[in-house]
Amino acid sequence: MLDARFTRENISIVNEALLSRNCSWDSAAFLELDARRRELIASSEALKAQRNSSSKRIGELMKAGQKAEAADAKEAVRGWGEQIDALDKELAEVEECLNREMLTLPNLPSDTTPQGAGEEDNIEKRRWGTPRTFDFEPKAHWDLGPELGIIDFERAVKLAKSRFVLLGGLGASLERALINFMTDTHISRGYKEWWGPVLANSETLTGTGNLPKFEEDLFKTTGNLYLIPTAEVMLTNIHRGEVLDGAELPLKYCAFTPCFREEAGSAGRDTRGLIRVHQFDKVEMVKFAHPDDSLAQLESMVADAENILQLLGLPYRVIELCTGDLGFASSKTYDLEVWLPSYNDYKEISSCSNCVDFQARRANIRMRDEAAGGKPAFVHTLNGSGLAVGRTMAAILENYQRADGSVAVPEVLQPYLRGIKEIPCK
RNA sequence: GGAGAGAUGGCUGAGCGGCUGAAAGCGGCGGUCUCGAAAACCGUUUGUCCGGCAACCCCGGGCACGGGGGUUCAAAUCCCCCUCUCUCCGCCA
Repeated sequence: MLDARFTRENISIVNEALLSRNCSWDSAAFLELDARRRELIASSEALKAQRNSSSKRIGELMKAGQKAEAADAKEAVRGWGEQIDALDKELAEVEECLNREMLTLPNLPSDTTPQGAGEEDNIEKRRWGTPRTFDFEPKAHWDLGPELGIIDFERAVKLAKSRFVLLGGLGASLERALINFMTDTHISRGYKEWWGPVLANSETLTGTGNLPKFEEDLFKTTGNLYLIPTAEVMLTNIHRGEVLDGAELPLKYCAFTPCFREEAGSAGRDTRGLIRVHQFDKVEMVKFAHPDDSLAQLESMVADAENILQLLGLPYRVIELCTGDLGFASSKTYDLEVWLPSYNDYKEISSCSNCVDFQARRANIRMRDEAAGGKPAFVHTLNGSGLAVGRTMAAILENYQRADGSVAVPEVLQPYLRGIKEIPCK
C-alpha cells in the first residue's frame, strides 16, 4: 500500500510512476476523497473536544450537587453527539472508499528500475553457464519423465484435475532431494528455516498484496481460508503487527511449502509438463531489511538464488524487470531464467523482489531503530524463490539427459538421493 | 465437540463509570558513582491520526486497554456479538 500522505503531496510523481507500470487511476477522485476525509475529521474532532470538556464539567457539577446546571449541560452534549455520529458515519464511508482504492493500487517502481512498457523491455544483466549442445535429439521433460516412470501426468488428472502432477519412485525422491538441498544451502548462508500453515486467512493475504485484487488466482476453502500461492505469504506475515528491533535486521528466513495457484486466465500457456501447474513445491526466501539496506539485500538474495543454480550446474541468465513488467507489490525485481532445451530458451525459475515498505504498511511490520530516533518505521520486505522445485526438476531432466534416455544426477544432489548417480531407463 | 476461566503498554501484572493513556515490577534509554564495568541511586520511556509549523523537534486536539456494536453527558470498567488463549472432559494422526 502506498502512503496516503506521500500520495497526496506528490500526486504527479505517483501518477507518473503508476503510468510507467501501465496502471492508470483516478487521482482527482482520490484527492477529493482525501480532502473530504480530513475535513470530516477536523469537524468531528472539534465537537468531540467540546464534548469531552463538557463531560468533565458535568462530573464536577454532579459532585458539587448542582443538578440543574448538569442537566442543561447534558442536553447540549446530546445534540453534539448526534452531529458527531453523522460526521463519523460519513467519515467511515469515505475511509472505506479510500482504503479500497489504496489496497488495489500497485507499488511504485524503484528509481533504479528500468523504464519500459512490458516484458520486451526487460534488461538482461548477465548469463552464467553455457547451454549444452546435444549430439542427439534432446527430449522435453514431459516426455522424459513418463518414459523414465518418474512423472505420471495422467494419473494426477484422475486424482485431482488437469495441471496436477504425480511423481513416483526416483521422481518423488528427486523432489525431496531438491527441497532438502536448497533449504540446507540457504540455512548455511544464514537463513532461518520455518515450517507453517499452508492455509492463510484474508488478513494474511491482504498483507502480502494477494488480496483483495487477485482472489481469482487463489484456491479457497469453505472455511474462508485460502491455500497459499507461495511461502512468501506465510514468511512475510510472521511479523505482521509487530515492531522489530532495528539492530537485528536483516532477518533472513526461508521455508519449503507446496504452492497452490488457480492459474485462472492462463489456459493454453505452458500446458505441458511441470512448468505451469496448480500445485508445486518451492523453497522461498524472505528478508526483513532496514530501509537503508534493502537494495543491497536484494542483490545478495539474487546471489543466494543463483548459488543454487550454479551448484546444480544449470545455465541461467539474470533479467531485471522493467517498470511495465513489475509485479503488484514489487518496486524492483530480478528474475532468474534457467535454460530449458525443450523451449530452446530460458524460462523463469526464480523471481526476487524488493517490496520496500509496500507490504510492511499493509501488514503493519515496523522496526525501532535506536540510532535513528527510536520512532517505529516500516521495514522493507523482500522475497525470492530459491527455487521453484518443479521447474528445477524439469531443468535437470532436460539438461542432464543422455542419449539412451537416462538422466545423470547432479553431483550435489547425490548425497540427498541415497548416493544414486543416475535415473536409469525403465 | 461439551463445560469453565481469561484477553490491559516491549514483558509481568493492578485497575471504584469521571481525578487512569493507564499503579507497581522487569526491560530499554539518559545521568550520578567508577580507570572501566557491575551494583546502588536519580530521572526518563505507548502508538496512531488531524491541525499549527520549514520541521520526523515542539504545541493543540482526537482515537486506542483482543475486534465490532450498544447503554451513558462520560466506558479499560456495564450489556451484546465475534475472534483468540488457557484449564478440564470427549475424540484423534
